[in-house]
Amino acid sequence: MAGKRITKQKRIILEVIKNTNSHPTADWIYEQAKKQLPDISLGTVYRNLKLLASVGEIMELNYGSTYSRYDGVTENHYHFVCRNCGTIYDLDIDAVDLNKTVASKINGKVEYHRLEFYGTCCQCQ
Amino acid sequence: MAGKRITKQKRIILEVIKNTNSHPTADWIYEQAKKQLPDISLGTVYRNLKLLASVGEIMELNYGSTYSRYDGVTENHYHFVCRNCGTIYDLDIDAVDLNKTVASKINGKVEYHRLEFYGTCCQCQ
DNA sequence: TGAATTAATAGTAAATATTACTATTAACAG
DNA sequence: CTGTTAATAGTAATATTTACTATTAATTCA
Repeated sequence: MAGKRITKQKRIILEVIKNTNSHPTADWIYEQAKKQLPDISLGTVYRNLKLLASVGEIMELNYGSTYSRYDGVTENHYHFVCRNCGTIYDLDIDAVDLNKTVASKINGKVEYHRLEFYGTCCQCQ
Repeated sequence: MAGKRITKQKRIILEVIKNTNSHPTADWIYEQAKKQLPDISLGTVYRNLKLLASVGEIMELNYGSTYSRYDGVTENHYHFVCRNCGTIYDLDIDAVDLNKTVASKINGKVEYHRLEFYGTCCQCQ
């Protein structure tokens, strides 16, 4: 049964994600975790990120690039992605209320939606 | 100067994408193109997909999986992704009008946004 | 508290999607 | 038709992520 034991590795990985608002990559999380646990393995980071995402502790963001980013904030919120520097900003706007509309359109079940805005951030323009 | 010449390869790749509404992967496009041009290279498919996307002839959809899908319909529209079978459905709903709100929130420039709904399609439930 | 059990790990290899490289081919201008 | 060079085929390389396996350590329970 996976996800049963609370290991040092899992605890530190979660701590790293929860203590940043930078939407980090797996590799950045790995580098940070190594500061506390020099022998931690990248595979362990990936395994735990997947696990934590599956139980809803964190969110995986795989938008607009070849690699994933992770978000310790799991409340539904939207993002702005700068096409120049790649920075992801959190947006504090009300949730779009279209899930029911879509569900009836496609005659299926809508579980959640994702909304991203793309452009140039104030640093870059 | 790239994108200058209209090659058989480029023409066929574009034709394949425009003649389907299945949001295909690069590999599927490659397989289809091979039927007309058996010696076409996968690298050529990727190069042209990138080129066609950069001039706005097609759209690249890199959401929710480790690979990209492509869309020959470039008018802004939304998608529903089935988490079970992976099928992407086009949605015919009005555009969300939030670009200006977001632009003022982040004090940047918003060029476009993307909106995806996730759930279970009628085939799968 | 101290073994026994087995989930989780480190380290490495493999898989997958995509991009880079290079000699050759072919689109197109003159 | 011919010269120029953009684009190609084929292959190698890159990057991210997953799989594999012997070993380690978290938890159970006597």
